[in-house]
Amino acid sequence: MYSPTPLAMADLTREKILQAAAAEIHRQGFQAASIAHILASTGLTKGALYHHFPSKQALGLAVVDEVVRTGFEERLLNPLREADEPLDTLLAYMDRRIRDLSDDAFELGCPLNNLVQEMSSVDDEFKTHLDHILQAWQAVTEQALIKGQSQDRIRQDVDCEAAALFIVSAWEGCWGMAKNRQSARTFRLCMAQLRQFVLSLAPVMNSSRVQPATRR
Amino acid sequence: MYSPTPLAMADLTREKILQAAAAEIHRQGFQAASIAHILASTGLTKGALYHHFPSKQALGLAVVDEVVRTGFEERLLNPLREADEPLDTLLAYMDRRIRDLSDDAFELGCPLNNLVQEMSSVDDEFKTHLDHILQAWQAVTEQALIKGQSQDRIRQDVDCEAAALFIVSAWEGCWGMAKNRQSARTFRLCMAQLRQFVLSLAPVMNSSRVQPATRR
DNA sequence: TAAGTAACATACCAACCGGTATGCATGTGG
DNA sequence: CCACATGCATACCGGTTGGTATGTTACTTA
Repeated sequence: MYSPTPLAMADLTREKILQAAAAEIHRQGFQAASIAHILASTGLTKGALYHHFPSKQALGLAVVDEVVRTGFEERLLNPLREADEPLDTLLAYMDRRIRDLSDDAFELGCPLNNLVQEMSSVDDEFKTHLDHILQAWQAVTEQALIKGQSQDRIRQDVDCEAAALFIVSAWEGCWGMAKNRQSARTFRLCMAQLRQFVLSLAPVMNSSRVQPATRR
Repeated sequence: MYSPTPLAMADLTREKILQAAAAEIHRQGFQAASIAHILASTGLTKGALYHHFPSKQALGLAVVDEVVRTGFEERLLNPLREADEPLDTLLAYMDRRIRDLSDDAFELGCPLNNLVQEMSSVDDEFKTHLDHILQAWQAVTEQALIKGQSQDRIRQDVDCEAAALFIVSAWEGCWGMAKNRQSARTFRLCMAQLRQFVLSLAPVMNSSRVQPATRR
């Protein structure tokens, strides 16, 4: 009768499960996430879920790879990779986050950070998949800093690997604190300091060389 | 016969439950922590547990208040409060953590950070109790910075509240990243950058005034 | 058109969960 | 010495968990 190709239909229900699972995991964490809840919110049943995913863990990993990771790639990583002046792109993105995110955005915290804290010491597969995202984030940030060095916007003595690692870590730290306080003001204050840190990597303009700066 | 005062005995079993619960929660998180596991590791039974604690949540809150919080107070907060030069005390403590912590210390992550990420959006009581620790940590750090200002070791234009907030946030962020990588090297690299941030709050020695520095 | 498979729904399962009600010692105050 | 409370142990409970086995329907392919 209707049949917009049943193959496309199947992919659609898979996507529905994936999104519902992502939402439930975001709210409850992975371990506390209930398959029954996920199915109830979609109107589907266990037959559908276990047809598309072999286990709860596989579903969780699919959420990590296809929802969390994809979101990061689209919003931050790809723009940073393609940018001519990635340093500006990074700072601009931080500004947007500082400006746009409201209180309720921090009620549930950063999906990536939540999963990292919960799962990385509990399940090795999760740890690996999550680490791929963090590694990509860190690598892209490091490349942005290195490109910044070649453009004389970042001091040559800056350890770009360590700085990128710190930026990612502190960023997630800001999310965590804002989540506990459930306040956008906390996030803004915190991220503004991180922005300041990034700016402190720039060469000193006016006088001659000052400070040995970043470690070693 | 023996009876080293049964009242003291009762407090001892309470403490045993508390410590076992803290360990289990540290490994599995609070929600995934199994009361059966906790009791098995102590050799006690449910009768004992529910005699001393009315519920699992109450047990968790007791762990937060009497184990996690106490540990923080003793190791970091009290020394910082009593220090004449709190800035040096803070930096020295960071150095010790950078030096002494080994890989296996990051297998389970920071107990405080773990609970914050897991519980603050799930249970309001937890959020409040955890926030008390974070607030105390931030306040002590802020006071250290303010005292540093009065000693001309911190620039006058530094926003000590924001800086303290960021230090705490980034600190936990370093823990989180090190937990995911399960590597002390990650923690060292990351904390060294945070240390650098703290140092960047110091007045510029050689030349005249440089940079507007910290926000607003 | 017959056989087969993809895409689900339904019913069921053992295991585990936190919590409770009861039993039973061991002191302890009157 | 007795009533009573403290400090546990034992047994049990309903509810929920992830997972599975068995339909049933619709569509594809030969």
